[in-house]
Amino acid sequence: MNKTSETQQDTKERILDAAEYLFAREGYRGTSLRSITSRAKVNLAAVNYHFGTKKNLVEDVIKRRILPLNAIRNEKIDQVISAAEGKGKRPDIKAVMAAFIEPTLLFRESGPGAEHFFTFIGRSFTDPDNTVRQVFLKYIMPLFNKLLETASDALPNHPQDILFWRLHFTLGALFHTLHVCSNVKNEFQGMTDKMDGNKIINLILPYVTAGMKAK
Amino acid sequence: MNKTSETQQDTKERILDAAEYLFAREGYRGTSLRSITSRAKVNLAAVNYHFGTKKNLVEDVIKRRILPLNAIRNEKIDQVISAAEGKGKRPDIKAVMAAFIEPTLLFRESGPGAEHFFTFIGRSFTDPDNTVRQVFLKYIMPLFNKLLETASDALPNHPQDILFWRLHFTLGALFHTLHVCSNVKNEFQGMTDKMDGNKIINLILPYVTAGMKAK
DNA sequence: GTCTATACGATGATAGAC
DNA sequence: GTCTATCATCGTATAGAC
Repeated sequence: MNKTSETQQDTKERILDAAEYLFAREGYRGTSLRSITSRAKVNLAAVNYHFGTKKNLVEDVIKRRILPLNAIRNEKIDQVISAAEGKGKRPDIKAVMAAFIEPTLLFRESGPGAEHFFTFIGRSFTDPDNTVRQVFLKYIMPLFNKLLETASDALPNHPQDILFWRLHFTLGALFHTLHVCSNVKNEFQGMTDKMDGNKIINLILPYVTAGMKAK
Repeated sequence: MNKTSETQQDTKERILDAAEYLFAREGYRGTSLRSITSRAKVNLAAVNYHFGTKKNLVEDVIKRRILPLNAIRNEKIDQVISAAEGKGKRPDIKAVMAAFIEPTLLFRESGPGAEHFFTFIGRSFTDPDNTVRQVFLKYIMPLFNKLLETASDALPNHPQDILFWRLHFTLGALFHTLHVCSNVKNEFQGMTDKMDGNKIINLILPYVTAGMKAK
């Protein structure tokens, strides 16, 4: 790899890192391209060169994390389905939920910047700007539908439209947690400073599993 | 009431209505005072006269709805506690959850503009601007603590720090729902156009009750 | 191909004249 | 209270240096 492409890679990554951090901290609209390039120590026009528009930039910020994460979550769900088929039984609903929630919460600690990504993603559903929500939905919808199908298979006596909503409640609880762990801890007494992924998994998994199964 | 005070009252209410609508639609930071006064058809300086600052304005927007709502929710919780005491039993956890959730979801349909308020509130926890979250926390914290105490009384075998988190998951599910019902319905297949309060109550209550009770 | 310097049109904040 | 002139900053675009 020559000097030029190293520099290029570095520039593009630095822009993505800075954008991710600032989108998490200030929101999509609240972040100017100038603040991004200033933080990344690159020229303003580099954004236009590498990404074209702000919308393309935020899509690449989201894609960079969510594509590998979705690959893991998909694989886990497939494992749960296969394991059940192997035993000739229905998938276990707790395992189905875990296949979605565990990779999400562990990915959060997978490297520098990943935490910022989840602060950002935890707000995506409620972002005042349609851009963020639409990009995020584009990448989460196939997974949501697969999850709904598998949950429906695990709980055959529950109507799918009820499971649809319960899966939404689960998303809400998870996203709220993702966001709140990073940002509201000082404002709530009783919220400890360091909530590691496994601790949160052990807290949320019984809750959402019981919720999905409720009569 | 003379003409002057009527007009004044009208001006103040119109500003609150416009601010509520725009905060819901565009977010706190994304809403300029100009867009508020323009929508309310009042002069820009009227905001300064009636509210002083943008922060005071948003606090009044929140107070106008949340004070009567909290009064109802508090009353309902007290009723659940009294009813249990009268029978010499512990409060029923489903009734405790209902005391919080039912007034919230029904209030959403209580009048014009209330829906906008909940779109706004559904984003309050994740708003990039601390102002909104802090004002909201100021009015929700006492209720949250009372709810935690009552839930802890209803489920004496569950450690309170676990119930603390489960209550957070419940908040997350509820806020997500409040927001999503108004805004994401067209982007999710399977989400019907009109979700009335009672329908959502019947969907969410079994879910969160089972989640709170989970072993 | 990569990156920089600079400019454009639009929008909103600010403050002073009336 | 209202209007307006001025200024800052936004996303985007382009010409040219290396």
